[in-house]
Amino acid sequence: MKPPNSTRDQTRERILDAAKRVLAETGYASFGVNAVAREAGCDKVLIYRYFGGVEGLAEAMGDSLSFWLPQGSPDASGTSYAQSMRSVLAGYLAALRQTPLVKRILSWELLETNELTNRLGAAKSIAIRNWFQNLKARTDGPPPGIDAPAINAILIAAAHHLALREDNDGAFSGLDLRDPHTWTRLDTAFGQLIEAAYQASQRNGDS
Amino acid sequence: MKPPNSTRDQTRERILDAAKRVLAETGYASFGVNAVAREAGCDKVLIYRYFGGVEGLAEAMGDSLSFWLPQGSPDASGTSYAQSMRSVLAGYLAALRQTPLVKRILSWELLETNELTNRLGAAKSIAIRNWFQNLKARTDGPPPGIDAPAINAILIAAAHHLALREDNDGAFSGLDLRDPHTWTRLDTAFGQLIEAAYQASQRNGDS
DNA sequence: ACCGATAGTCACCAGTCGGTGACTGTGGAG
DNA sequence: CTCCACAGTCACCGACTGGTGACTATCGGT
Repeated sequence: MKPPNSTRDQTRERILDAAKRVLAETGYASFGVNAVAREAGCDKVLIYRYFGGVEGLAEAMGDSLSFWLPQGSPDASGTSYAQSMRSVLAGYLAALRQTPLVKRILSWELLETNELTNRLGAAKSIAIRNWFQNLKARTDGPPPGIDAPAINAILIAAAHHLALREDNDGAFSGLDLRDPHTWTRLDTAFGQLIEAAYQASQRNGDS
Repeated sequence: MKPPNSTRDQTRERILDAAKRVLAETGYASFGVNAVAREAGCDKVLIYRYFGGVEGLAEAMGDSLSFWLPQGSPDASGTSYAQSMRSVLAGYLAALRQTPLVKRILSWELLETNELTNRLGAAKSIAIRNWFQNLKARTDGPPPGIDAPAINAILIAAAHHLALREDNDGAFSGLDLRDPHTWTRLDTAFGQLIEAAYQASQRNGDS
């Protein structure tokens, strides 16, 4: 009946879930063979046997993280690039804020560069790229004469940083990131920035 | 001749310098009593004696960090709020990029909240506040009808995140942050965002 | 029934961490 | 000279880390 590797796959999955749990809840600092094995309730030698160590575990986590962010892409067909970008960024920020595992990985790769962060960061990069490329394909593209990649990078960087700062003391640049009202303010501010930047280019035309 | 605490102050300063060096170069992960003592070339027990531990060391670092960022405030008197904010943010980003210690502290407090990050973060907050308040005092203030704190928080957050990402693999949102040309693109993009946002409010007036 | 492969556990290793007590050496005050 | 306060060193402790080898137990194939 059962394939001979049933229990193996079971404990593999248990270790994988425990790894995500440890990274999301406890943090990257205590992310290691001992902590994951403790959380999974098994011996750490199984991590070496099944994943070849902690970097293999990270690689397996990245493989199972294609469905990282909830796929709540709003329908952006027919709207302008600015409106599409606005809704996409708002959705991305909301999804990011409620996904602690992704936030942990974002912050982790922010200040350490090793085999683990490289593997996780690559998987996360693909997920983010998919998120934004889905929406870019539905519009006519950015208006000409403006450096859309640079502007979008700034906006995405801001979203990342604000989402990461929410988990800490919550105070940033005089704003209280733990107050829900602050996030509505930030949402409208993001929208104003996007529309102002992209509509201004339409009006001015640039040289 | 020499005051009796001359050697004491000397080694105190040596430990303090070593602490900054360890944090800036090696990173927060290896920031501890052993690493600092090793870098300073003295015994770690002196850190306990002179600073009362590593949190006292962090407090002393914060005290000596009032001059963190280079004070290169450009003259912004007479210009518009948008132009002033543009030059201030550009200067802030440039200063941040070439100050690895501040970047380390920024990233550190981004994902750990403990006594050390609280002390260092408080000192850093004051430095940043001074940086921006200097410039705000020289203009007529933001145009009405626009949420300047939210927009500025977004811009500052983006500057932080991009400066932090530069030290890692350098790839962010399709941009190569290790290419100097990318940063000129980002500078102009920042400027376009700022001027578009604040000039649009002047034109539209808002409700 | 036997035997080998495999899952899983236990004990141990070396290294590092933060932290503490005991020690040596030196220089100044009486 | 004596004595004490002080800078600085050394050795140790317990706890934790990543990593490995030896062990038991269970299950499938012959």
